[in-house]
Amino acid sequence: MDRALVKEKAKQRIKKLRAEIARLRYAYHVEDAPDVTDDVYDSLTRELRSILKEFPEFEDPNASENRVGGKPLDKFVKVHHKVKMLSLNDIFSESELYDWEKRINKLLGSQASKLNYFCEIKFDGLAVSLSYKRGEFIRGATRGDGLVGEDITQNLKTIKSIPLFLKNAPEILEVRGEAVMSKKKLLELNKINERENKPIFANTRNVAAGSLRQLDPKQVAQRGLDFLAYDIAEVSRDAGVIERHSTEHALLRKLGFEMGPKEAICKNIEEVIAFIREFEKVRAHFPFGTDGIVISVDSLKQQEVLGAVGKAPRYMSAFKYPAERATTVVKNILTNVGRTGVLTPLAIFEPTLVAGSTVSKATLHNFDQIERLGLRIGDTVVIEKAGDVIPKVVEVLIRMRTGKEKKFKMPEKCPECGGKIEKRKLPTQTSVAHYCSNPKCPAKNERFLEHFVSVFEIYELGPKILRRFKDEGLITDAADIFTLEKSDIEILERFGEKSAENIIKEIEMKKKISLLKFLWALGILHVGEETARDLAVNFRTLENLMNASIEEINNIENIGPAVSESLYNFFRDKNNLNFIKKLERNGVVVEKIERVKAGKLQGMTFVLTGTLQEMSREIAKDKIISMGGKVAGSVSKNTSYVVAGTDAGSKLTNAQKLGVKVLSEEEFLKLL
DNA sequence: GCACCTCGAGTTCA
DNA sequence: CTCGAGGTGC
Repeated sequence: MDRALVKEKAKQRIKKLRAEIARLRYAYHVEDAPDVTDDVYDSLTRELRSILKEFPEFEDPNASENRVGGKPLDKFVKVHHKVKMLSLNDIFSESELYDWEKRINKLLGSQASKLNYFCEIKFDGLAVSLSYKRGEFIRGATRGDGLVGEDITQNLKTIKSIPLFLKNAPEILEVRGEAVMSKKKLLELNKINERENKPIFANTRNVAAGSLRQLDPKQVAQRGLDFLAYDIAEVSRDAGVIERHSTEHALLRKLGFEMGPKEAICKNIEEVIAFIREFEKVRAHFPFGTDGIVISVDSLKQQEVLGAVGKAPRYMSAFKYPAERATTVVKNILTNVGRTGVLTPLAIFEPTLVAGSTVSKATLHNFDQIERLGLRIGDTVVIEKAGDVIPKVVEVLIRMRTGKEKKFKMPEKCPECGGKIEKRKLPTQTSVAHYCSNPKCPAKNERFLEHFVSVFEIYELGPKILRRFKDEGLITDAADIFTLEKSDIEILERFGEKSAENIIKEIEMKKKISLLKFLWALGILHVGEETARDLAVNFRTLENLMNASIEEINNIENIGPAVSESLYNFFRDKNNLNFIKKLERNGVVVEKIERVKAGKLQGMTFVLTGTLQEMSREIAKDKIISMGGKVAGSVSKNTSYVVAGTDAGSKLTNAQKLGVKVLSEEEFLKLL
């Protein structure tokens, strides 16, 4: 047969196979879709590959058969983002927009005259980061906490709008964007799920996020997600000079990424507002879910000048359209008791659908909040979901009142134990919150138990099981957990030998605990994870901390009078000391923070001030501690050295006043 | 003494 | 996510 004819036939067949494979992968939700079995899928790809071997000229790196290779994974691998994935500050009104502009102008000073804004649509999906090397898609990751995400490369490869190979791409490229599902796809998916009695998804974001966290890429492929690029996090020089965010957009588009269809450069806030209002008109009919407009300072140089505060950049904000709201009736207001004894009022609603899920209660935070809202039981209220998740009472519709509404009275006694209610937690100060003052309050103790096991990471013991053990008399306090025996548990109804064994094994494994977690688990007033870390790092052993004076504790950075007093008092309370002793007796081992043998800085206390050139203050602190020294927040006569970087402040003056030795950064580095 | 940020604690639904 | 409150720097 004529070679050209064979080739033409192969081409046709390849086309057909690719279409079929794509159909299986992406269109399983179409009415008459056949059952997608691995057999069918594998035989199609096998045939395709064998033809391609013969006619390699038809290879197409972006074709459907190259989009799934991955087997289901056991778990995702962590990925450190080279460039932090930021979150944005929200703006809800025009006046907040002007405030933002004012702040930017102030920070930019004379440079502010050439200020342009870039507006683009904010899609509601899952933020992901894609890494390309010489044009090849090598890795994709979720945002995670911004610093560390999860490697979901296999799943992202199944998304058609993510190019696997880029033409004329720079050496290195990291693209940020949103993985999304179209509203239409969601409808189709829900139709099928409804028929098959599977769960209905509330919104496109949930499906996009949920799908990508699936361990099996084949499942992901069937969901038909899309990717919309919006930013370049890193690009090698060979891409040319990029000075503006709008140029990044142009480059991404040129490289073949799918992008949001509406964007604009605005010369001032008025133009930004016009853009926002313009899009608001078409938002509801838009194919993808959106929750606002991202506005950034276009010039990358100006972006750098503006920098970031905390987790959010100052040069970029998200204008959020008002969240979907609903009205409902407050049937009752209950009062919860937390582990600290704080009473939190909880509004119980007539169950109502808001933004895709049925809401039946919302926290009211405290009693001042109820006053502010003017809320009474029986009132009709407007609710929304903050961040589309947490229900919140926005306002009371006074005009809906019938006169039968009842004012909510703060309970005078703890609803759980009848204990006395106080408006203070320390003898010296009053607070907005109300507290149950009974140290033996069962609700308090139960919440504490839950907190304790969760910090100890004893996952087998959930709230229900803890409660059961308590009711059965197996435990009276948290320390009793560590002396439980298999025989205690397996005789209980609905517990078997196996589950009893699992629980005991888990507890045994968690008896060794770091000082940080131990301190956190104790539930000391004002001591959470971060403060516990500061304490652990500075004192290294439980004993050191227990013997420390108020001043010694107070001297630690980020710890002030309230926290040091609370700690000092905690370790002087007989009950607390007995509890710690009991824990140790029952086998809990608190691991010391390793003392580095060098210990060159043993017994020395440093105070850092100003900006260091060689390393951040955070790193310098770690170094000092790893060498046996301490780092304090303020200068006192106990301070060995004050390390002064550039622009040192009052701490330096203080050091001179107290005659404490001051080190330049250079001298400090020599010490190490 | 105030503005700012960070932390702690309690929280919803699927 | 929200609120209150503590810590820090000016």
